[in-house]
Amino acid sequence: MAVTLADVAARAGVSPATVSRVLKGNYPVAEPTRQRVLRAVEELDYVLNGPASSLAAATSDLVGILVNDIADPFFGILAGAAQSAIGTSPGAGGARTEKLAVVCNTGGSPECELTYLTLLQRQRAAAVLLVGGALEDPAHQRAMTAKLRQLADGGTRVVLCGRPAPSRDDASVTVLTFDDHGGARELTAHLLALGHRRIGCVAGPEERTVARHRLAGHRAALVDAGLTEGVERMTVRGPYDRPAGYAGACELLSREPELTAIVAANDTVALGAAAAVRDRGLRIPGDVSVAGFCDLPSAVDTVPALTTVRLPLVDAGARAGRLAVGDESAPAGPLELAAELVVRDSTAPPPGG
Amino acid sequence: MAVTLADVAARAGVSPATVSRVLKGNYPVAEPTRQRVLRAVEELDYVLNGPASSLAAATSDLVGILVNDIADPFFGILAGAAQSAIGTSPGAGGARTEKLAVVCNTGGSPECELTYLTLLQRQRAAAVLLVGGALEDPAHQRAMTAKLRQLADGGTRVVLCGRPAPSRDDASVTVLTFDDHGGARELTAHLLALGHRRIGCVAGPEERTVARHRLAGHRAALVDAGLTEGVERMTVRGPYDRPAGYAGACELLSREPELTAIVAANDTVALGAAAAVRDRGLRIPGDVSVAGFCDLPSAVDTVPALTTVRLPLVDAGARAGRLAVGDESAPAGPLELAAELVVRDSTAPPPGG
DNA sequence: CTGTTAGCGCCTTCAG
DNA sequence: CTGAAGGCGCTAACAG
Repeated sequence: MAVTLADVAARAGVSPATVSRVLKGNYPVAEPTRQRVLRAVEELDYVLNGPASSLAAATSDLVGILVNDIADPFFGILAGAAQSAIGTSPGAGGARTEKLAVVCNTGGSPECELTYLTLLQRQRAAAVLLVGGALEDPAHQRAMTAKLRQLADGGTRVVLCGRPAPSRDDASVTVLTFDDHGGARELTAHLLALGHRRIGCVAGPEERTVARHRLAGHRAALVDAGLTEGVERMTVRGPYDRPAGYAGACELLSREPELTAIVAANDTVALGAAAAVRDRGLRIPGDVSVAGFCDLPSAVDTVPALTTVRLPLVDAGARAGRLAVGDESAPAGPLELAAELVVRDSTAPPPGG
Repeated sequence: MAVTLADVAARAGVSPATVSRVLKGNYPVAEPTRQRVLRAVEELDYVLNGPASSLAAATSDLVGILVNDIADPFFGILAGAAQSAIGTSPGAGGARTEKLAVVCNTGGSPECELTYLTLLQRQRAAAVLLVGGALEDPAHQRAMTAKLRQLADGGTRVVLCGRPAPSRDDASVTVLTFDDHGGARELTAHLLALGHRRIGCVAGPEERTVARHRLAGHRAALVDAGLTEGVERMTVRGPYDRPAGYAGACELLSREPELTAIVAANDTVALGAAAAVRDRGLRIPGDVSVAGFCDLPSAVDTVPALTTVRLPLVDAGARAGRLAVGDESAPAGPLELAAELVVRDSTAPPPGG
């Protein structure tokens, strides 16, 4: 059924070893021989047997990219950038490496995350890229630490993007994070500067790193301004989706009708919150300011255009991809990418401010 | 370095074959033996060597999902649904199949598409799922037909979701499509029923199946209404993104200032078009109606909420996933999923209509 | 139910 | 620069 290396060798009148060498391209072969082999490959429609190759070489060209939610553009953009950085990788020696960059959707589930890592480990993946926040459950973190170490010991490169290492001082993984704390702090500071004093927060899931960092940044700004009263009351939690934003804003508005601003866990949540605000007959930003986080492409298209914090997603993804294939050498320590406040039309001074 | 099946066998005091059998679970093994083996696996932290396994068995558990743009929620939703349908697959005999469902981002590039297929073919993938429209270039279609046949001949299941088969009567691939034509036709009919007579269209890329079908549906509705004049002039083309919608709407509005409605290639394009309309000082839907296609989750959050055509993305993805792993038997012929008109607030009768 | 025996297709020293 | 040979780790018949 399948044509093998040996068939090609026979056809080209050379040994299997020679065919292997021209295919890999990492070993000198006389040009005429090369041509002959290539032609034979053409004629026979030969395709390398990956499993056999990986078995013999004890490595594979698979690179796994794990994301929490593939339907969320945040992850899509990051993963897309990483994937194309990996695909266009020039390779170590100039020879194009045909890496198979694939993305795996964990749905944010820890079990799923571990399962995918094991599957990737089975395949002897060349690298694994974990994108986005992690669950802060001790048991899971322990399991992750162990698994990542196993992976690293097995020779697969591990890079984390947008999440901290599950355990300190683990030199085997390279880490790339966003300054979620700083970004959130700056955003809330902006609102405070406009004159807001009652700022609600629709935060993300309690047990997730990213959500915690953003909320902490928000609160740090509040503390900076001496506002410590009612903070807990003006915070609600929920998943990173639109309904959470809607429900969260409703809850906040009923708990605290005097609210003049709402910061959301991300742009999508902000959209939901904005809808809730509008449905209560309040204007944005006239009555209530609303702000997001991430600066997804759609943020500029909301009405009014969303004030948010821009995260360098494309840059981060590309960089993570390059780190994964070794095109870029790992930094000494964790690398933190800056977040930038983007003020648009959804925030303004409070009514009567 | 790596612990192998033989190590586990030695530890458990059984033969390698037995270990293999308990791991695969598809062969009777005495319970006590089973336990012993499982314990040895635990103790040794053994993980199966995928390449070796695939080589020996001549199959792998890899399932590739190819998408045109991973940052586009249309593909994200579809891919996510497929992936979870594959992951939760109960397997043929009740034993859980640990399929590794991965998504590959082609960026819409034909070369990339072919490259990924070859890579997947190398891995002897169990199935390949092609999601979204295809390029209608004869050379590429020929290449795809050949490649897909190779894949199918090699034993990998091929399913197309949202795209027609590259060549007719190819029984080796199973096809699942959306009724883009019917949906577009219904949408334009809705606009016509409201009284619109000058309807612009910001269509998708000319050479893509989906774009062609939607445009054809739109025009069919126009013909139904006896409106054939100026159709070409009221059509512009562009990629499936927001800037294309913005630019397209600007162009249409300057070509034909009397336009009272715009239908877009998809929801994202519609967002851009809406922004352009607003930026010209026109109101939606008061002066110009705007409609999208797909009904992405965000469509309901635009202001005004977008009239669009709903495509059953989750259902389609899940079904495609099940077809890919063989949980659902392939239909006799191509399966076409219905599209449903969703009327919201972005369409209304034309001014003075 | 369990052990034995051959490969699966390729890569990689080692000679020539 | 090219060929020969051994083995990567696992599975799949066969026996028993």
